[in-house]
Amino acid sequence: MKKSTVKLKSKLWIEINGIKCFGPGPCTLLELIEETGSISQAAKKMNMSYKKAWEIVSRLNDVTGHQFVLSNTGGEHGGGSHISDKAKEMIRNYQHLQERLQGFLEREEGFIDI
Amino acid sequence: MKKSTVKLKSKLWIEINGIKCFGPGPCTLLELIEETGSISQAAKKMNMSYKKAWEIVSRLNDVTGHQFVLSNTGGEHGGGSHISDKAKEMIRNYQHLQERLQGFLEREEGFIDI
DNA sequence: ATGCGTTATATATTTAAAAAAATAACGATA
DNA sequence: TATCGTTATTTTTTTAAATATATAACGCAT
Repeated sequence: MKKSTVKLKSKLWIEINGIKCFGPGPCTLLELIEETGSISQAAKKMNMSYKKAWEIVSRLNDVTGHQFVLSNTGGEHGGGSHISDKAKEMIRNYQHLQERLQGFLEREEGFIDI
Repeated sequence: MKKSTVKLKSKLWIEINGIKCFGPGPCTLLELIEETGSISQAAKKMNMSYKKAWEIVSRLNDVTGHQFVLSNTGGEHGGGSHISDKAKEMIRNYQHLQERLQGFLEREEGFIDI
C-alpha cells in the first residue's frame, strides 16, 4: 500500500476596483513582452491567442490608470511594445508574493492529514 | 480623483495524487450534506446540479480511499447520505487553513502599491 | 506605390464546461 | 404491487470560454 501524495495548491491574483486584472497569465505575458518587444510574439511564445493577450494588456492599462504596456504601430518592424517601470515593479511584487505564498503553503502542507 | 481599491484574492485547493479533489465547492457541499442528510438537497441549496455534486462526492471517496460520504438508496425517505468523521476533520482543516491564508493575504495587501 | 510585421478590432468557429433532462434501481411503507 | 424520494448513470442541451479567422491602419523601407 503506497502512501498517497497530498499537495496544497493555490492561485493568486489581484483585483482592482473589483476587476481581476493580474495573475500568473498576465505576469508571464508582461515578461515576454519585455523579452520580445512585441505583444504578438509574446502571445505566441506562451501559446496564447493575440486577441486574449491584447485584452489582458488593454484591461491592465485601463484599470490601473497606468500605461503598463506602451505600443507603437507601423514603422521599421511593423511596430512593437514594451513595458513600463510600473509594470516591472508589479511583476517583482507579484513574484515575491507568489514565493512567500508558496512557502506558506509548503509549511501548511505538513498539517494536512488524510 | 478617487483612489482605486486593490485586493489580493486567491483560491486554495488540495490535490491527492495529482487530482484536484477538495476546494471551496466540495467543502460547502460536504457541510450541506451533513446539514440536509442528502446529496440532492445539498446540491440544490448551493445551486449545483446533482450530477456535479455526485461527481465531487464520488471523486472524493475514490481518491482519498476513505468514505467521506456514505449513502443509502431506497427506504423510508428514498435514502440519503451523511459524512464521515474523516470528512468533518477535512472540513475543519480546510477552513482553518483558509482563515490563515486570508490573514496572510490581508497582511500582504498593504505592500501592493499601484 | 508596395511590402512588411505589428497593433487594433470585429466576427465566426471551435472547444470545453456546466447544466438539464431522462432513466433505472433501491428499499421501506402502505 | 404501487408509491415515494433518493442515489446512480447516461444522454442531451445549453452556456461560456477560448481560439481562429478576417480586416484595417500604421509608418518605415525599398
